[in-house]
Amino acid sequence: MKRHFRLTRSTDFKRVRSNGKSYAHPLVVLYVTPSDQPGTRVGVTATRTVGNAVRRNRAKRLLRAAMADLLPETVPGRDLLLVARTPLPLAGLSQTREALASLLRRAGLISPLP
RNA sequence: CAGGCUGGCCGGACGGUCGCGGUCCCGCGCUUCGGCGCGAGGUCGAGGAAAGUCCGCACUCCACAGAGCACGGCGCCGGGGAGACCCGGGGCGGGGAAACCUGCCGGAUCGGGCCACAGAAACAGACUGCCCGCAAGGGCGAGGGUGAAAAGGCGGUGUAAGAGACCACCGGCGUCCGCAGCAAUGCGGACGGCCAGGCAACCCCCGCCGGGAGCAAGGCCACGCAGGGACGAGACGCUGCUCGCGUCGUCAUCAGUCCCGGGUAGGCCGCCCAGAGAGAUGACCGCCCAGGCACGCGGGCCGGGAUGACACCUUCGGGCGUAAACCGGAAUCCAACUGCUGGACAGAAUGCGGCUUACAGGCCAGCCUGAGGU
RNA sequence: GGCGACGUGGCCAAGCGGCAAGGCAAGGGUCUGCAAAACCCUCAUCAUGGGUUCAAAUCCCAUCGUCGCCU
Repeated sequence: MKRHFRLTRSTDFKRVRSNGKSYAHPLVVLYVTPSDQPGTRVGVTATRTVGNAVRRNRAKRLLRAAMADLLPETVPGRDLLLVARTPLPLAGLSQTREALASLLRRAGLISPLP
C-alpha cells in the first residue's frame, strides 16, 4: 500500500473520525466516510493506550499488512480509518485479517463471501 | 561448596521462503514533461539503553551578546575533560564482620528567624535551691522527675556555701611550632581559655559560574486577507530593573513600534554513508548456540590401601609416591546420552558527550567471609 | 521533538517543618413500628525510593504517573 493512498494529515483523521460511520471489533475499530478521490485511502492509528512504541508500531504494521491483502477486493471511493485496540499487538496476521474482513463486510465494502 | 563484593563485556547465530523502508540502475505503461504507477535486480537499514529530558556542548535567532543589581545554580583537595548536578584518585564523616559501599562535604563570634510536647529554663540568670546575716541586703552557680539537645566528664584542692576558681587524667575547640603530603588533611608537642547548643537541603554571608530562548530554533518559496485602535516627538527592542547599545523617526497625519481583529494550516532547506512521510527490521520453517527441568553413565572429593610395578629424572642414596590399581563413604559439587522447554527491556526523528532509569539470561577477571563432609 | 504544572481516605480538597482539618460517599450504631432527617463512631503507604533534621505530607535529590502549552 503506497503512501500516496494513505491518510497523512491530522485534518483528514479528524474528518473521518467525526463524519464517518464506525464499526467495532475487539481488535480494531473501522471508520468509513465517502471520498471525492477515485481510489481508497486508508489511515492507521494506535494511541498510547495500546502500549509503548514497539507495540504501537506492531499494531499499525499488522493493520497495514492486513489491509494490503484486502485492498484489491474493496469498493473504491472511500476513506478508511483503522484504530488499533489494546490487545491487537498480541494477535497474529491471520487474526487481524479476519477481524478487518468482518468489519469491511459489515460496512458493505467487500463481498459477503470471499 | 555456600553466601557476598567489585570491574568489564555480550545481549542470540546461520540458512531458506514471504514481507517493510531509503537509494541506484534497467524494462514497460501513462503524462499537463514537473513527474507518477507496475515489475526485476544491486546496495544500505536502530540501542546499550535509541528511553527519561536531569546536566552540558555544537548550531540558530533575539541588531553586538556589553556592565551592574536582582534571580538561579554550584561549594573538602588536587587532576582529567570543550563543559557539567561528569569521571576516576586522595582526605574527612557515616554504614558493614570483611571485601567494599556511601555523602549538596564552605561559614553558626555580621545579623535575623526557628527549636513542637515535656521541662524552672531551649541560649537565658527569671524560678526553686545553697550560704552569710536579727533584718535590710549580699555572695553562689553545685542539685532540680524533663527532653533529640541543658554553660565538658571523673577524682581532688579549695570555701561560709560554691564554681574550670585551681590541679592531674581523659574528651572536644582554637592558636603556634615541627614532621609527612602539591593540597585537603594526618601525626606529635607547647600554650590558651572551657567563649556559652543545633538547624544555613530557612533567610543570610563568603567564593565561583550563568544574557534569553530553543530545530515546533530559524531561513526561503507559494497561497491568502479587512481593517481598527494606542503612542506621538519620541516610539520600540535586547530584559525583571538601571545603565549602555541599536533601529526607525523628529512638526506630520507620514514613518515607526505595540495591541486587537482578519488571513494562511502547503512545499523546500535546516536534516546526515539509517534517515522521514502519523514515522521503516517482522512472520514462518529448519538447524545450532547459551540457559532451565527431568534422567543420572561417569568424574571429582575424603578415608583405608605395597609385592610401592612399568616409564621418566638422578649428585646412584633416591625422587615421582598413597601417587595408581583395589575397597569403603557421604552433606554437597561437576556431568555424557536422551526428552521437554526456551531468548528480556525496548525503536533513532538536528548531532554529540555525561548522568539516571528499565532489562530474560550469560561470559571473563579479581576479592572477602563462613560452614559442612570425610 | 521541546517547554511547564500537579499527585493528600472511594470523590472534592485544606494543611507547607511538630498528634493530617472539612464536605460528599460508604459501613456500623442511637432514634423509629419501618424508613428519612438528625446525632455518634469507623475509614490515610500524604505517588514511590533515598537524603537533611531531634522530628518531613511540608525542605532537597532521583524515579513513576497524570494534565497542559508550543507548529
